[in-house]
Amino acid sequence: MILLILLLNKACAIQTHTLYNLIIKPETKINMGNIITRFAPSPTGYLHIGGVRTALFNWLYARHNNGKFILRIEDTDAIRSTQESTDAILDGMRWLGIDYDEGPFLQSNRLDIYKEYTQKLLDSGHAYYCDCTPDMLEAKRKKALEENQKPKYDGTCRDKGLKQGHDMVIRFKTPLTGATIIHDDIKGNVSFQNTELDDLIIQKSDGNPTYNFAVVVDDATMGITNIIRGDDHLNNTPRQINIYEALGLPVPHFAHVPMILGQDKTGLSKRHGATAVTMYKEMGFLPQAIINYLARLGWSHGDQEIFTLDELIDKFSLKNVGKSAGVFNLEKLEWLNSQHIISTPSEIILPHLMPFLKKHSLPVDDKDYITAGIETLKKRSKTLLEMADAIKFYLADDIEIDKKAGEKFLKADMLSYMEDIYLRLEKLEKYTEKSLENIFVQIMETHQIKFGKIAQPLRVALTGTTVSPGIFEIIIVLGKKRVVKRIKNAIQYIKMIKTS
RNA sequence: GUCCCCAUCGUCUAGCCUGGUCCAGGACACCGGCCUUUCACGCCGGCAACAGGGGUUCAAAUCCCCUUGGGGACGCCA
Repeated sequence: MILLILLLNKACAIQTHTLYNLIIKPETKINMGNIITRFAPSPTGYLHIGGVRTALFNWLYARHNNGKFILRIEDTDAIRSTQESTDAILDGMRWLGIDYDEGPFLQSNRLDIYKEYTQKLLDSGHAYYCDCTPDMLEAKRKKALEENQKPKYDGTCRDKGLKQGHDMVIRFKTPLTGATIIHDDIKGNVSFQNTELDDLIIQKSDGNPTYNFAVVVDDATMGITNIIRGDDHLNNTPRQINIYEALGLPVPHFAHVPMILGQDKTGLSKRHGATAVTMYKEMGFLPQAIINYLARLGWSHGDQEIFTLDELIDKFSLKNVGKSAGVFNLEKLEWLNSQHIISTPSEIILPHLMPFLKKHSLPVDDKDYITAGIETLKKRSKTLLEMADAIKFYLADDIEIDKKAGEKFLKADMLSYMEDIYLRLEKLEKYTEKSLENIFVQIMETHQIKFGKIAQPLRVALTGTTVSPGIFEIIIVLGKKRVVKRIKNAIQYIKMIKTS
């Protein structure tokens, strides 16, 4: 029965690569372990960095155990859920490379299933109709808080035996006695007295299920074996376990990961700066750096800091997830990003850098040339944004000489050296590292100067600024044509300054 | 307020389960130095923590209790 529902749901879900997986990669299915995890965001905003970590842990756990990872969109809040948010979540996950084996399933497509399970609870006496109005409830809640009590539903309708009617909700009959114990893979055993709980609403007056009920039905019918989520859900868990038990469904494993905090140690929010993944993309972070950072925030593997995706999959374990919340630290993310930029082949960085170049309206046609430029900038860029800025001098047709740099280094006394460099380079037929080296040795000997004397002026001539990759690196990458042209321009520049 | 969770350098963490090898290790940041054609990268060194108090024990960062501090939950949001 459950299987049938699952299949029906699959069929109507907007999903193509479930089929793809079944057809193209059947061996993967056969070899799969029995672990099934899921990420279940609600589409009420952008993809939050905290959500990404939850998704990542679920994904890593599934991949590590050769299991399945499912994406489910929890859109039972008809008012706040939007298609744009769903798209943002999907885009974000695609960019990060967190792929899913099934889904995205939409809860809004599964209303019949929730109805069916609600009826089961009604039939077995585990649920009842309630006509208490939101206003009434709100007043009681307020009063309880004022009296320093825990606001709980008082069970007004629990034994009224109300029949179905308009504007009614359905509540779950929480056991009045006993305790519910969570066996959490991260927190250990956590016990709640059932008297602390109350009769929660499982179906809203608009007919939609509430979160605590829908998750249980979904996780059970989708066969989720391990629920890994933020520990802000720990308090919900005993309610959910009670529902599993009332329904006679097997209770899955739970693992509640600590939350991510801002600098001020309160929950990470917009106040702390960027929380949407897209913002990190725009700031020039590589997805693998974000994944590395998020994985290491709360999880560790000895002293290792830098991980590739494969290493993460190989080494990830719930056992090494810490219990305490962590503060988000942009500096460390930046450092990790710089490390990943260094270790990622330039050809792979190129497509990530492209949007930034286009934004600067730089010519992007000569891919090989840009890639060579990237190679020289990798060690010097913490972000792609910085790299895009630093790479300008390679790509711009006419470089602009920074005023201060020009005044300091392109002075009259440089003229003879520059002219000499110009003449020698122009004649140079074999434009190689070796031959260039020879030329500069000759120049230094002829003029009896040290390389330091001409290095900065040359740098300014070639890049317009005092900061750049190594002189020889840029001379090689720029190529003879550009180098000669820029030196010629610098000579003009010096002459102009001289006469004015 | 009630309930639940948590507690090692400023931050992320190792160590804690299975007490001694820890006057606590690594990383980011910061501060020196080296390398050097600039800036970086890299390398070397430095600063810096077991929240407090009680136990248990020959011995506690590690086990127990209390206090304090922080976080979370208490919605017809998820």
